[in-house]
Amino acid sequence: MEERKNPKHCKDCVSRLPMFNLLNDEQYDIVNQTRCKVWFRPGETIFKQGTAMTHVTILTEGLVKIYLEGIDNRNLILNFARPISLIVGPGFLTDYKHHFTTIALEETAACFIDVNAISEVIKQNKEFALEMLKGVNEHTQFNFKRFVELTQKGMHGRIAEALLYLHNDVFKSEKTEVNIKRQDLADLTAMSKESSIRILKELKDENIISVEGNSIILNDTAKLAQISSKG
Amino acid sequence: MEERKNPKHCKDCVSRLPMFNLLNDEQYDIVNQTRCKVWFRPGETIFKQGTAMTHVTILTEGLVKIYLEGIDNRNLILNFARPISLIVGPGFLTDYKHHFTTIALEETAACFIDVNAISEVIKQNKEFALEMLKGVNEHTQFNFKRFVELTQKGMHGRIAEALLYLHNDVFKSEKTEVNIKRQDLADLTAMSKESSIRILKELKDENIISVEGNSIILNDTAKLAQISSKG
DNA sequence: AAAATACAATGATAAATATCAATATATTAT
DNA sequence: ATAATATATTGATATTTATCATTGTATTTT
Repeated sequence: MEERKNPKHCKDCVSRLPMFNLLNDEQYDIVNQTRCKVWFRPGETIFKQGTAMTHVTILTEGLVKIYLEGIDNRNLILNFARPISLIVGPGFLTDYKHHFTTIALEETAACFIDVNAISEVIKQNKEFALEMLKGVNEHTQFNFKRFVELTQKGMHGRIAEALLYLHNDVFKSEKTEVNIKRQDLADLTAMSKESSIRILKELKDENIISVEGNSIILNDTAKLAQISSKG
Repeated sequence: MEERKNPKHCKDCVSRLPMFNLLNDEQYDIVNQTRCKVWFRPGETIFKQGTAMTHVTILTEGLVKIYLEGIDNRNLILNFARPISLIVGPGFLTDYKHHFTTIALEETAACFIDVNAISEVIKQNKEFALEMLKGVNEHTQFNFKRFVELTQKGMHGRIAEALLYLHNDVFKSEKTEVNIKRQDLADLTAMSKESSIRILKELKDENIISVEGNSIILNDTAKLAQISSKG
């Protein structure tokens, strides 16, 4: 694992979020005082739904899965997050509990900042407050889109959409290759694992994708987009 | 229709939200300058998804339906709102568009406040800003709950849950009576109209509910709660 | 009141999706 | 490497849910 130097101060951190540039020195100090950075191995839980939300999380390295723990041990994946992302759930300013679980899928680094420090900075800095609200609203837009997809599209459309999401927003490489476990694909598309496997097989049989282990290659993203919109 | 006097100033309005008590006189003036109050008849659209979000809406009288316009003319009802509610969609501070449609179900009054006035007040008043963010987070919690329900529960559970929601949060009377069109019940539970009718019939046959026209009487809320959790 | 329109209900059927069981394949730990 | 464990795949089947067509019942408009 690549060794990253833990910077003396948030102000100098190469992994800081654009919105943190809005802070002045004093506000940076408030944030910096309580911050701590932790590395997680793949599969490790960063925080779990139901526990107290004492910190907000900034993902600085790696890849995480964010999901709702639902009924009968079924999960619903809200999204995957890549650096650099601020992870603040809806427990902030309300019940101060985590409303979703976050686990690392790759070697992942996260910085934790005390929620009180964040509240204080929001109070001191109007622009930061607006950015915070803006971020939450962007998430809500994303969730609305998924709300419609998961309740109104058939399985083919949902899988196609999920593959494009993974390609465009999560793996983002020139190679049209995404990497996901079948159960995770099922939890992302609100279907059974077996169904997700079957849809993948159909897409493979039509040469729209190729499958090699956990790696899925999108051969025809245009066709996938079509399946997603019609399917 | 009952005549309501349009107060000279928001500050004196009997229908103002608790969070507006945080404002000082100057901030009240900012809000008051642009406000305008409009009455809507049942069925009228208050604002429509996709249009520019120039104002935030405060529901002061009546009942509204808030829904996502989805695929192939299918709708997904997010929630019903009763006075006094602040309606600010996720377009605020982002693309300034409406991301859902709101229509009146009863005679409804709404006050409109310019988004720029709200932004200004948020900047000037920390506590107001925090309340705003808190409100959005509460909505997100509600949406997460529904996300799981709609994707993980069967039709019986979803209908039972919807009836309890209508009773507890929307109609709130001592009488366990709720009033909803079958298509709306379907749009609220993400199923076809025919399926919603069939589930209602089953519940009626088991005497868990009684049906008289659009009026549904919940005879056994305990049983509904049980169906909702297990169903 | 009659006509027009919207909404509700029902049955028959088809389509979508989940479940269960079994086997295969990969991955990790010893 | 071998065993143990986790994940993937497949087939058969049952369940869930939607669609279509039709009829009934309200509600509104003329």
